[in-house]
Amino acid sequence: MGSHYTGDSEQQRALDCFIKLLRATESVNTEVHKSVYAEGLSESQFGILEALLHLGTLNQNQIAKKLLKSGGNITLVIDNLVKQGLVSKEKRSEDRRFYWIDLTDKGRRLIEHLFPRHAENIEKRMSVLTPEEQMQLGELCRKLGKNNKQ
Amino acid sequence: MGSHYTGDSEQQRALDCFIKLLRATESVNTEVHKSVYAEGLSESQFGILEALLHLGTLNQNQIAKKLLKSGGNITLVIDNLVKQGLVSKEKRSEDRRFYWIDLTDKGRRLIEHLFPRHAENIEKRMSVLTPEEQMQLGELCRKLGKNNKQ
DNA sequence: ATGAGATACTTTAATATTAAACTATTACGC
DNA sequence: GCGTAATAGTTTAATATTAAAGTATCTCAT
Repeated sequence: MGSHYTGDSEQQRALDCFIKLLRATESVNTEVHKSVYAEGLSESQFGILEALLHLGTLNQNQIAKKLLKSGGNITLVIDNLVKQGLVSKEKRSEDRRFYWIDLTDKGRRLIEHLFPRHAENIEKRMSVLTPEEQMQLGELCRKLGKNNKQ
Repeated sequence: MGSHYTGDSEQQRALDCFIKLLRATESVNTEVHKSVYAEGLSESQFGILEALLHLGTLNQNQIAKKLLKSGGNITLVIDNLVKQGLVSKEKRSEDRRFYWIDLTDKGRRLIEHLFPRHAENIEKRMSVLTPEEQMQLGELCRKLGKNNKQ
């Protein structure tokens, strides 16, 4: 009876875990993107080029959903990529609400050069963990990301 | 012989794990801060108020190191907090290079009200994982954050 | 004491990010 | 067909973020 454990220790464990998750993610993410920054690309710009490389032509709405960003944000990042001549942006006759975004030759060369290095960086950085630990971490993140509560 | 496994599968596991880590962290972090946004505070502003609550008076350099942000960033966020009357910023006679930052009464009331709710949010959100899973995740993140390689 | 270098902070220019209000185009129920 | 909804994208205002260059102050070796 009466042993309803409103424990601070439960909360403390959650806070600990949360802060470690934030810090580790920030650290890994920053390091992994170093070769991207070195090419004068921002993380967002790289994300869009990568999506276009792997998925082909996309409209801005599709890109926004894929990268979990707002529409206004995509408008701006795309326009900066257009200025750098890395992507093209054009309306077609079908549905005049859409802009279709695609890699230019220059953009394709850049992302085809960068992506393999990026993947190697991730592999190298994640190899601090054993393969088993990586599987474990992936599974915990999958479960955490789903948010069954609420 | 020759079974040096340069496997794509190793890389694929690392990429999978990495992307799940990013997504889960982003999801948890955004949700957890909802009550902060609802009070009209940004995440950065909240972070500074929280540091001041738990550590007392700090100078901007200490805050920058604590939150892993650039000095220029702290200057701006602090100035916005000053405008809102939530923190004070003053030079003292000792070493005139430092600005000392502290909570105002208004700031203290706000963060003392907000922090417990924030901690509850984290506890609730993290409880998607069992206590054992939280310990595991914390440990994996600790290991990952250290970056033994390189 | 003084001058070189370290330390704390600011400013600027660029990019990112969102919410909210806006324009343009299409879809659809009647 | 027409008016209302929905959809795609833009713009604006606010905040965040960094690197790099700049200012002010202090430290310390000579």
